[in-house]
This record gives sequence, C-alpha cells and structure tokens, in this order.
Amino acid sequence: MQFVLEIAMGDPLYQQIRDQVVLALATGNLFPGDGLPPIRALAADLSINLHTVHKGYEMLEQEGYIHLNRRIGAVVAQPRPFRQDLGPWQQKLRILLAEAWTQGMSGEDMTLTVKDILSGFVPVDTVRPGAEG
Amino acid sequence: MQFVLEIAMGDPLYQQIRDQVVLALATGNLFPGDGLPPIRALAADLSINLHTVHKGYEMLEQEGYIHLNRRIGAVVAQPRPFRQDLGPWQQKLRILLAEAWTQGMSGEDMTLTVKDILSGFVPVDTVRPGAEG
DNA sequence: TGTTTGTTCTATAACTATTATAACACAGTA
DNA sequence: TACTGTGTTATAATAGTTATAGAACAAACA
Repeated sequence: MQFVLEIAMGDPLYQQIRDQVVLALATGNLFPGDGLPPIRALAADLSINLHTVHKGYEMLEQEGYIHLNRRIGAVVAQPRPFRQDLGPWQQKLRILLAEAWTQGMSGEDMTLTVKDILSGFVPVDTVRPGAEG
Repeated sequence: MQFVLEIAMGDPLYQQIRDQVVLALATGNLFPGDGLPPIRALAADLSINLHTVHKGYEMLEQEGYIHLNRRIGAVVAQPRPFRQDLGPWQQKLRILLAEAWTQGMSGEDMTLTVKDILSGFVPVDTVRPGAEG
C-alpha cells in the first residue's frame, strides 16, 4: 500500500501512519493477511526514523489492527468482534460536527458528506479479491 | 455555562475548554453576546492554571468564536459567514468514520448517530431566547 | 554464515503542556 | 486618588511528547 504523509499538518507522524492504515482498511486498499512494508523500508521511503514507524505499527497492534512478527513483519489482522468504548468516539464525533455546525454548515450537508464517505468503504471481514480460499 | 473537563482523557486542557465552548454553541447552551467566565475564575473553578484557560480562550478568539476584551472579558462573537478549509475537517471525519467502520459499526448506525447528534444542535445565528430585541 | 525482520536500549534535541509568580494596561467605581 | 476586575505579557521551571540517531539483540530462514 501507499503511504502519503502530510508533514505540514499538526498530527504526529506515527499517528498519520496509523490513520493511513485504518483508512486503507476501510476503503479496501488493505485486507486481512496483507503485509505492511518493513519498518526500515517504510522509514527510508518516507525519509523518517525507524522508531517513528515502529511507534505507528505498535499503535496499530495495540488496537488489534495488525500483528507484528519478528520474522514475517507486519501483517493485517483478521477483524475481531471486539469493539472498544463507543463513548470517546461519539464525543469526538460530536465535537467535529459541532465545529462544522458553528461554521455554518447545514446538517443536510453533513449527512451527505458522511454518506459520501461511507460509500467509499467496503466490508472488512473479507479477504483480498482474487485471493484463493 | 458549565465546564466539565475530563482530565483522564488525553486531550490538552486548553483544547478541552475550547471544545466545550464550541459544543455549547452548537447545542444552544451559549449564545452570541454571552460572557464566558473570567480567566482567573474559571482557572480557580477547574483547579488549573490561569494560562491554560487563557490559551483556550486565545484559541477560541483565533477561530473567531469569541472576542476578548481587557475590560469586559470574553464574549461570544456573532457568527460570521467565514468558513475555513473544509479539507482538514473532511479528512478528520473520514478517519473517525473509518475507525468505527473497522470496528464493525454499520454505516446505518453511523448515520443514525450523526442524526442523533445533529438533533441536539440549534441554529447559531440567533440570540439568547428571552433576550430583548 | 549472512540476511531480514521486529525489539530493546540509551541518548539527545526540540517542542508542548502545565504550573508558578509577577507585573503591566485599561477602564470603571468608590 | 485608590481600588478592583478584566485581559496581557514576561520569565522561569518541570514534565512529558515527538522525532532523531546509533547500536545491539533475537528469531527464522537461505
């Protein structure tokens, strides 16, 4: 998969790596069983430090998105039916919507935007199209 | 208005203050013309430092939400038809939705959650109910 | 033996968040 | 005049985070 880091933005690099993987998972650019680039390779590719990439991968493992294997590298995990507290997520969503709302965006525009985003998502409990099995 | 800071969460205190104000604006707990608590009073109330509150207020002023006046304190600004780049906002929304999606939440549940949140919002280009003309 | 992978350790520099203390500037009130 | 209440500015200290750097370790495979 391709990583694009927006260095200008305020988010930490390791967070951006993590976000890119989550996004790739939702949009079907990454499937369970797929391998992520080796830490050193990605670091070189992005011209950042090995440890920064490692931190991003560690975060992803902590959240259950990938498995890290000393031998075979980082592999996208099978989606599990665990789901963490919805509370913090809902609060984040509330604040994000409130920001747009106070800037004058209509609720209709927001739901349309949400639908538009969702239309780009694909089921995650599946395997890469074209794979055997 | 009432401020509730969730200290346990990872967000900086000044960011939480800012978020609370934005949320209060969207939900009709705060109206243009309303005054925010004096910096020192709020700091004492929250048992945090004066500068932390100040930073939150500064952020709100930078974003056009409030005016800061040496004499009369912090006052909620009239909503202006400026709106900053939607790009970063959309990207944040994309990532937030992707998180829920990869955790198994359905798109239907998401749009319902959004609608539920939006149903608690009120028009912002108005004045406090019961105020004179 | 050498290569490739993640892992751990130590160190450093820069930046951020928070606290602390003090003083300043302004405008109203006593 | 003096006092009060407001935001503002300056300086400093402490703790934590972010990113970098270099080195070494561990496991598995060719």
